[in-house]
Amino acid sequence: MKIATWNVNSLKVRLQHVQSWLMESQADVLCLQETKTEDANFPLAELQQAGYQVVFCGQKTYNGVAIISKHAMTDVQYGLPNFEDAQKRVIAATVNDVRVICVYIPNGESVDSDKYQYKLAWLAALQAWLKDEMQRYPKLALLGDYNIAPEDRDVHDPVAWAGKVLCSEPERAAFRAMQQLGLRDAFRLFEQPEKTYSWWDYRMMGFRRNHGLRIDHILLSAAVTCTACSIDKAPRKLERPSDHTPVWAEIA
DNA sequence: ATGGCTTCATAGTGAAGA
Repeated sequence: MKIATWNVNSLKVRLQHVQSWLMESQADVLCLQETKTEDANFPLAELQQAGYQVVFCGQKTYNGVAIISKHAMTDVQYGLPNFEDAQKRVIAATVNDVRVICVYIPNGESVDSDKYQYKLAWLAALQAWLKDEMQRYPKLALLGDYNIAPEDRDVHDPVAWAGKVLCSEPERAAFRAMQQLGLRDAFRLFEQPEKTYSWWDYRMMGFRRNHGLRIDHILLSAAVTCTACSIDKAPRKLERPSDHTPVWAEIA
């Protein structure tokens, strides 16, 4: 089963890119973040006509998550059960025997902002919930925009980014804490090209200069066998791209 | 240079993203 994650930065703007990528990649499951779409306006019919099932949870202007799947989805969960949050950042469903959790972890803005404190509190709640969820579902995949570059090798300029939001030690500690629950970074299970990123700044020709960060991830529990994981840069080269590009993994 | 670019929103000297 091929699973993937993509922060599309508005599903309305990127629907054609998503449909094309589903066709080309033949992904079974695609987790989306930043749909920026209220549920009433979600392009459900277009995706269903293409043969997919979809669950989604959105709001106007900001955030919003969805799971697109070739297979039936059950036990759909909306939001973190242990964290009151007006922001639509989590949706989970069981596909075959795998618990698929789609997350849009808060950005945090900067380490001295209130939004950073919200991010750390949010991560603590996610950690607590994951601990339960992993007991319930031995086969678990956590996919999404983590807004965390786990290590310096995931950052184009580690000196410039040192201590900054997305790279700060508390954020990286939260990422390691998820690994310590038994979740493995699928991307790092394989030999990968140097300087591979999943996001590039729209400004200053970030993509052309490969000024990027690897902040979109797929974490897998030990019971999930993974045979491949890669970041597909092709959609970032399209006209009017999202600033993120898809990350996918082949699992069994 | 607290910018740059893109989105949604509104008509803001905008907000938020990363």
